[in-house]
This record gives sequence, structure tokens and C-alpha cells, in this order.
Amino acid sequence: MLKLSRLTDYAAVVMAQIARHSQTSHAAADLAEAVQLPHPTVSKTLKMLARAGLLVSQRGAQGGYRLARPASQITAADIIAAIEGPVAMTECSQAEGDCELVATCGVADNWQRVSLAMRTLLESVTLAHLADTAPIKLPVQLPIQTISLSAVSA
Amino acid sequence: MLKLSRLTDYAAVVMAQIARHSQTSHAAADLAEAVQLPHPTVSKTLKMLARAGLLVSQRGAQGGYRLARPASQITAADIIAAIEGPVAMTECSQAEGDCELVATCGVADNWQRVSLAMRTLLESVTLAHLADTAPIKLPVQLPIQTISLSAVSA
DNA sequence: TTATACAGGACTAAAATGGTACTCAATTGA
DNA sequence: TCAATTGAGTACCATTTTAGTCCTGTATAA
Repeated sequence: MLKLSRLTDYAAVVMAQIARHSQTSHAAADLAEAVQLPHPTVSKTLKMLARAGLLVSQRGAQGGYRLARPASQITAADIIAAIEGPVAMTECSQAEGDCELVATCGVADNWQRVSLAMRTLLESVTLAHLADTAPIKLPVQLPIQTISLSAVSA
Repeated sequence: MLKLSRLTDYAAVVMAQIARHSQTSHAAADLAEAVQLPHPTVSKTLKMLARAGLLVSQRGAQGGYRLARPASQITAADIIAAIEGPVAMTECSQAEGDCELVATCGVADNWQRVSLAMRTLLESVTLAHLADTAPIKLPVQLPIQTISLSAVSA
């Protein structure tokens, strides 16, 4: 189904919530309340996002989380990577080429190209887009040559 | 990591193998040998692909599997769907809207657009591309307007 | 100094995934 | 018509991943 894990889904929702009120800090409990999800889970998600550098945390009274940079500079790929690790469709799309089947596989190279195109797509969608309650209206035109598989050469 | 399940990966490899010798029928055992994967697992994968209508099976002596249609008419999205179900990034991208959080979520619509763009991308990659041992060279230019998020309206 | 709020890690439960084994059914050809 | 071949179906188990909880520690502001 190629779907996001539930935590990643939560992460996107929480990030969008923060992005919509980016002036103030948000306590984990408040966010959990706002998005109607269990507190510990939201907390865990926030910690991951902070560790990935997408949020900055402030301890103590009046503390909480806020965006580390403008929503327009945080991409869907960033959020996914923060929770699930780098976007890669197959084992061998990752750095460590510990797949012993490369010889008989024969599709590795091409999967990597597809994988790269997907990553490009996800990098073109920003948190600002996601947080916008209205449908994405901007003509987010991807550079055609980055999507064209011919240009996605290693 | 947004990655394919291992079975889907196997499916792609096996399909590519069949596509490279599309004249003959392929017994499950032969394919397993060719791609160096356990028989029962390959067999299971083949059955799923056949049930999805991507392969046709022939029982009995000299039987085996062959492509149900030309490799150029089978897409990566087809293969993924055969094993994992329809390509959809989030729960609510699927038909059944059984997510009770829609009210507080606020990102559902936009995720669906992204999801659709991903599907379009995967539909533009055919088995013929994957099976080609050489890197994909064709200028597989996606219609820009289907990728542009502005055009991916529900 | 105390209340607030994040950090980190250990732990458990549940679900998905992957893999195996076994039996049944269909086809071919001797 | 029988035996060999080969896929179909089902049930089951092991492993891994994912999700969620809890507890303790630490930083900060009032």
C-alpha cells in the first residue's frame, strides 16, 4: 500500500497544527488535545521531530515546541525522514548496499531512479502547503527534468 | 522509510525476469532458482500477481506463468497494488473514510493530492522499464499538469 | 524552590510481515 | 487411464515492526 506509518501521519498533523500558530510555543499536552491523539504518542512524535531538527524545544514553564524554520522550508520528505528514516523504496536504495541479490536482481538501478523521483516529489511539498486548510492551489511545478526518469541518473 | 515490503520487491524482480523471456512459460521453481529466492515465497508472490491479473497461470506439465499483457502495459503501480493493495499514503487516502479524526486533522485533502501524484508517477513506470537492464533512458515525461499539485484536484 | 514541561530509555502489546508445510486440483503425455 | 508435473488453497508459526505506556531525570521560569 506504500503508506506512511501512523506515527508519520500523526507527525504531519501535529506539524501542521504548529505551523498554523507559529508565533507561540506549544506544549505537548496542548497539541495532543488539539489533534485528539494520546498524549504520550504525540510526545514521542514531537521528540523525534525535534531530534531531526524540524522543531526546537524549550523546557520549563511556558516552554514547548516551535518550528525550527519557516513552514515553507520544511518539506514532506523532511517529516517522513524524521520518523521513518530516509525516503527509499527498496533496501538497496539506501546507502548500505547489503543486499546480496544485486547480481540476480536486475531491477535495482531502475528502482533507485523511481525512488529518487518520489523523493523529489515529496521534497516539493512543503509544510506550508500541508497546513493550508484550502486545497493546494499554487502551481507547484516541479522542474520537469527532475521527474523525467532520463534525468534521474546516478 | 516509505519503502516497499519485501514481497513487493520480490514481485518486481520476478516480473522483470518473466518479462525478459516473455515467450515461454515459467515454472515457479525455475523462477525461484533464477532469482535466488526461496521457492514457497516466490510461489506465493506469483499467486498474488496472477490473482491481480498481471500473470496468467497454466497448470499441469509444461505449465507455468506468463505475462497477462505486454510488459509495456504493466506498471509499477500495478505490481505494488497486487501485493500491497492500492497505492495510498494515508489511511484516509483510501476509499473507506473510517478515520474519525478528519475534523481535527486538517491535512487529509492535501495528503490525498500528494498521494495521487505519487500514484501517477508509479503508473508512468512500466515493467518494460524496470526489466531493462540498462538504466531507463526514455524521456518518460510525465504530463506536467498531473504532477503540478494545482491540477491534482479532487 | 517549586511547578511546568521536555528528554531519554525500558518495557509491553499488538499487528503486519515473511516464511513453511501440507493437501487438493488441473493438465499433459505415455 | 495413470503417473508426473505444476499451480491453488489453506493453515500455521516465527520474526519483526509498530504503537503505546510508564518512569525517572533535567532544564527553565516565575
